[in-house]
Amino acid sequence: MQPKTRWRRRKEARPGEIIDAALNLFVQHGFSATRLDDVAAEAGVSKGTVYLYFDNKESLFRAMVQELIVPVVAQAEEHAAQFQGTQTELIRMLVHSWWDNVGKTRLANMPKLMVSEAAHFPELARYYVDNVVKRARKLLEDALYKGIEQGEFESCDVKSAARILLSPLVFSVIWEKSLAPFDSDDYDIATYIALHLDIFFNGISLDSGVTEHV
Amino acid sequence: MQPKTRWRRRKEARPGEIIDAALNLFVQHGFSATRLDDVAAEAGVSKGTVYLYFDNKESLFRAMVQELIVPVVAQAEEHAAQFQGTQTELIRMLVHSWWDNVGKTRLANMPKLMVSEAAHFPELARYYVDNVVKRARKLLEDALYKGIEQGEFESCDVKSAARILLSPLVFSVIWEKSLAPFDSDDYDIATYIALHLDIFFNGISLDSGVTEHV
DNA sequence: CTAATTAATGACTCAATAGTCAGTAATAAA
DNA sequence: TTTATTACTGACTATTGAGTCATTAATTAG
Repeated sequence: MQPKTRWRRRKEARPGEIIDAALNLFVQHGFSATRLDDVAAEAGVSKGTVYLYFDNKESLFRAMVQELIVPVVAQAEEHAAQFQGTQTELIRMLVHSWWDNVGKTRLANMPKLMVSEAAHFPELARYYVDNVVKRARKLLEDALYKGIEQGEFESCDVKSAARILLSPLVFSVIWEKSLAPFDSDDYDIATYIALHLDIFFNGISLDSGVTEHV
Repeated sequence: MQPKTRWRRRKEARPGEIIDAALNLFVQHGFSATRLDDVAAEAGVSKGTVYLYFDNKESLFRAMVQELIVPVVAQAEEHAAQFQGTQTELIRMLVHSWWDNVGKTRLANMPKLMVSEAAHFPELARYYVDNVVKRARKLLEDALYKGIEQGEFESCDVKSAARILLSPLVFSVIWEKSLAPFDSDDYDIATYIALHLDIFFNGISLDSGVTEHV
């Protein structure tokens, strides 16, 4: 069962394994507090090997972000494009699938990590905003526009409304991964999200009178 | 005009000046990326002087947090206690005064800083949650309870509702201090807050039907 | 089986910075 | 004016961790 060799040559598998190790440690300790020696150890290689596949610590960080999040956004866009139903139902579907694919997984750590590190990695921050945030917002904005056209929602400032819809979701994962462990009052996130959606849809339903902010 | 002396003895003023310098640099670069030499320089003293008044870098960080935020929370509590008017008006007042005293000032940097550093400073995180977050939530929860009793709002899960009310506000300052500089779509925060309050109050008004989450 | 290639290693260098402390100069006391 | 006190300095130490590279060993080619 013991391998005869001290190590194997596994050119194909290494980058993925290193990225995976990096994700675990970067989300746990942040960028600067993560030692590359530890990333290497977690990936089962030496530090030299990390430098064989990535130029430096920052480039590993970037690779990790790109690798992990873009597929999720793309999948959400496909789901939305194929969706049959009212815009209210579409938004509920997007929120719940975001929760299943991001909120409940280790990807839930990304928003806090990006917020914390944005100032140190401007190029990466721009990439994240363009490829994740803007695309996510656009899905919601499009649904809100259509919903207004189709008479599901009161006319209102759609760009603000999309942010209002998104904020409590993103904030909840940031909170969970930062201060929640120190908060003795716990709460049920499923109830929180359900109530948020109910208040929001009630708030923008046609009889609501939120027209002053068009 | 030139002072004859190379430096002055100013035992009373130093700690405050050092805390002030620390705030400017910690919020700009984060905790670990801030050099104590730079804090000292910004405060107009040498590094040795910083260690005369604070045990170490962490203790300076804690002093800064305590010094700056607790007074703001205490003031909000007083305002709320003295308030005459409906609970809807009270909540609107609290939100707007939070915006004036936190959102528009350099204190707006605190949420992002705490979220980023919480994992490295568990004791400080607990202090912040207990002395800032819980007290802020309590103000809103109390207003919502009273509003329900007095028939202003539909009965609902008050703890979740208070978080839903707070999230978009806190998130907006975190966003502004992190990724917003990389986001070309800008938006007007005043419009966003006004719309949030309108949607929220419409959403929980008596005719809304959000009763299922009691 | 032997030689050539290259994936992988880990001891090393180098830079950055938290924290120390012996010495200095401003102030107060005698 | 002289002496005692102490706020303040800044050069120093100790540590940490990013990035390098000469060497080693797994694999492939001949």
